[in-house]
Amino acid sequence: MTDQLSRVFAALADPTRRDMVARLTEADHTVNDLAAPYDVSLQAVSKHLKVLEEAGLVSRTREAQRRPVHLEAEVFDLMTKWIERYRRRAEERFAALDAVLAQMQDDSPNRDQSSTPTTQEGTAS
Amino acid sequence: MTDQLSRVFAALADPTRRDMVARLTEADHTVNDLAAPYDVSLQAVSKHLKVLEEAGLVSRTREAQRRPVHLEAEVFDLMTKWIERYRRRAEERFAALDAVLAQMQDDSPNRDQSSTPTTQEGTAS
DNA sequence: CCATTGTTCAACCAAATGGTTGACAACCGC
DNA sequence: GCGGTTGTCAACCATTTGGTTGAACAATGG
Repeated sequence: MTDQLSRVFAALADPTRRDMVARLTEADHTVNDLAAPYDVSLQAVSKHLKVLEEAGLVSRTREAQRRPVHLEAEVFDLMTKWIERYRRRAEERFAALDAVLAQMQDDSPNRDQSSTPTTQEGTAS
Repeated sequence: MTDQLSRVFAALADPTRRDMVARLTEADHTVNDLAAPYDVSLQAVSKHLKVLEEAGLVSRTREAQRRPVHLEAEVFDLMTKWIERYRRRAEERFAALDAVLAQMQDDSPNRDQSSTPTTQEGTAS
């Protein structure tokens, strides 16, 4: 799980972290600030932030003793690109399937649903 | 990690599983078929499929001895909705920040970047 | 300069994850 | 029915994850 896309997905797989990200879309927050709503130790929140930071989802600067956490929203694009790419391919395929089904109604009642397992590639991540 | 959104994100946090999903956008595949490109046991692939299935990303039917795996692309929407929702909020906020900065140039050189930590909601997952 | 505030580091623990091997269930073809 | 295919289940193992507590570190404000 070493590439960034994996880290981003993994980071958002946790509800607490997702909630933190959600709150950070409204405003930057300090760690204490962020930790307040959750029933876990401050240290646990600190760990969550580390995960988010390593995924590139947040950055931290320094401001007096505080360590304001800032959302880096561009990383969302990484996911969106991946998702949209494959969603589109899936949709195209369904469209093609619909076309085939439509043609099967026109043609003679042929029956061969061997699902054409010819595809063999591996482009992802 | 009990809600579906968490399960979907977690499922896609693994590059092998992401690759499987990618290939399934082109066509349905049997388990053996899916396992072929990877250097892991068939059982490991079976486990990955279980994860994808529990996330609602794939479904399996039965066809003789084979167990064709089919992508359920609608689940992508779950993620897209979440991502777009918060991306939009983040963008609005940056727009607002830009406006503030623009006004600060017009006004007297006021300095108060207290990051307004008033937000306190918890809408996520 | 030192007490306070804010945050992280270290060590530890239980549970989950991703992998293995071995057994076996279901089904087709013969 | 027997043997080959196809896939899952079970038990096991190492690593990671998410949490804990206690101590340490970093800057600020008196």
